[in-house]
Amino acid sequence: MPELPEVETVMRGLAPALEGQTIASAEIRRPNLRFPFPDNFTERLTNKKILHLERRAKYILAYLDDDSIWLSHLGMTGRFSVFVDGENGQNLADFYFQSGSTDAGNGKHDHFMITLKNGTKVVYTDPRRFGIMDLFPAGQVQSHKLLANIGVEPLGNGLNAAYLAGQFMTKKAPLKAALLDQKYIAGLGNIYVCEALFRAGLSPLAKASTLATRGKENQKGEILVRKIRDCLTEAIKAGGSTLKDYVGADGNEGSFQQRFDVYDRENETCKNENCTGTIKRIVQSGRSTFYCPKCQK
DNA sequence: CGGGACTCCTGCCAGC
DNA sequence: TGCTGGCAGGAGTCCC
Repeated sequence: MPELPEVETVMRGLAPALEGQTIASAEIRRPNLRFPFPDNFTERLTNKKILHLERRAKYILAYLDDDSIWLSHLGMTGRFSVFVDGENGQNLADFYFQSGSTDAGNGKHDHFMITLKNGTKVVYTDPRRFGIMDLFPAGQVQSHKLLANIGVEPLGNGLNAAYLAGQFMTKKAPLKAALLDQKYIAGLGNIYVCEALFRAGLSPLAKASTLATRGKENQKGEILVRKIRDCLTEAIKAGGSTLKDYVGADGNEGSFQQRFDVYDRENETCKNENCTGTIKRIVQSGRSTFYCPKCQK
């Protein structure tokens, strides 16, 4: 699921359940996800109060009252589910409806869970285990290995045409690859890069340096920045995008997937008015790119 | 050094 | 049906 809008949605769902609450106990069901869980992870979480949650790039950061940060990354298939007060699962934090408190945390891929002092359980489920958890001093948030080289937030002031021009000045890689690279812009993933490029009318195959027009007005950069922001903002408003492996309808699932212009629309007609093109799927650095060859130049 | 291929892992689906 | 290959929202690491 998780690109920026999905992680943002998860974080916003988790925040009201977690903030201000104290962790009574934590449990891991296996030694690792993508990396080993940190040493003494569960012990170090126990009795800590969660002060507030933040999203940075695709990471969720939980600030604890001992000046440490509990970091989570959902990888490809990670999700959090919140089970309030031992009763039926309340779908506060993801798009996946779970009911029946007896099953909370007992699924095949439920690898980690915490129980709060108020009885709420939060379960982390991740079939492919590409997710990440870490726990480190808050003072290291800038220097942390996973966070140190991350680029600007696309919804913040840091992203603008001049920034892109500067970063991509000498880049020969395709625009698609550059936009996916988290060291330039933090939080874009395969879906939203495809969608933003379509809206901007830019080819994913163009060299990234296309956006580095020196001396002239950076029209392409301006448009792309605006379209990136539009896509992300709309997707967050829609609760993100929910693809496969989503069960049931309870009102909290994301719906932005219904508005994809190009993603997963191979061989379908271009949605641009006045364009008779057909959406094409190509592979760039091992990942699918969907675009309209006719109106993306 | 930049850029791309490879890698981790499980599940699902199309095609035979 | 059952098997096989390809593909999936990420991103660190390795190799040229």
